[in-house]
Amino acid sequence: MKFLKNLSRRERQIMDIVYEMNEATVAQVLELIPDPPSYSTIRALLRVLEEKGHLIHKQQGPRYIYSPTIPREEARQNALKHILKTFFDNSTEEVVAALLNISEEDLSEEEYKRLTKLIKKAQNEGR
Amino acid sequence: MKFLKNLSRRERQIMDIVYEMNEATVAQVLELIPDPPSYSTIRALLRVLEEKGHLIHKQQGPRYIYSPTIPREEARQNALKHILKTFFDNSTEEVVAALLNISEEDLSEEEYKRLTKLIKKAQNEGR
DNA sequence: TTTAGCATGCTAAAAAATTAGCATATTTTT
DNA sequence: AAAAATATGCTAATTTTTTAGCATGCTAAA
Repeated sequence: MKFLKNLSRRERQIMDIVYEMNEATVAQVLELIPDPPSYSTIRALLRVLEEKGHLIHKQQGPRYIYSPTIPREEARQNALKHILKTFFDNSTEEVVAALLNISEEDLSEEEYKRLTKLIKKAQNEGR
Repeated sequence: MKFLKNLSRRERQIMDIVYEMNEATVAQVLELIPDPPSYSTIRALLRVLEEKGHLIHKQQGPRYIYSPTIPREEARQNALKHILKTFFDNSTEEVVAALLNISEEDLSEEEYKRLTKLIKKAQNEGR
């Protein structure tokens, strides 16, 4: 499903916001989008994204609430796979290394333990 | 540096290819790009990307070889940060979990060990 | 219940991206 | 050395994206 990959710049910005929020109204998107255009514009883009099948909306009171049609879980897997391939030569190890590098400052002892546990668990289950 | 984020669809596809290959010629991009347009088109896009400062080229024999101006290391960090924020609520742990999930099949005992070692190392160094 | 505040529907113009083609130079092959 | 193949330089047209504005309906407050 090479779905999210054919988005235009604005469409991508909006999808990112919706995924980050899980769901979002026009006003919320407007608030979070970089170099925000007009309210009208956001609405138009959301409409297009819905037409293309990336979003659906439900009505809540007077306004629309948009959410992704592809579940977050699936989208995040795809995103991960994509950068694995593009930037990390499909090396899980390198990603973990980069990850530890990014968060170095804010990882607690607790979190290290949980990470180790995660790996051990996968190791045992995984065969 | 919100640089890679303002790329258009085709520009993004091309940058992905160049990052994956580390460097690429017009022909290589043409070969790897999805729904490939004409040779001319690829050249035009590469030219634009160079104008915008995303790529540089050197000449090798008769042809140009393009490579990213932003080093891979830096680009991959940014990419990771971005999906961390967008899809994983900035949780390192969740990314690792998803990662283990993706690769489950193909991870060897060796690799699990190396992963554990990586974490232990960060834990000790990390302060 | 009238008014003000938001919301959406729809339409159309402006800007940006995408595309291809012709002219020309340089290698490489014959 | 001539011909064929492969490159790039430039230019221009088409298509897509991005943008805003006007009309209209619903909610809530005065």
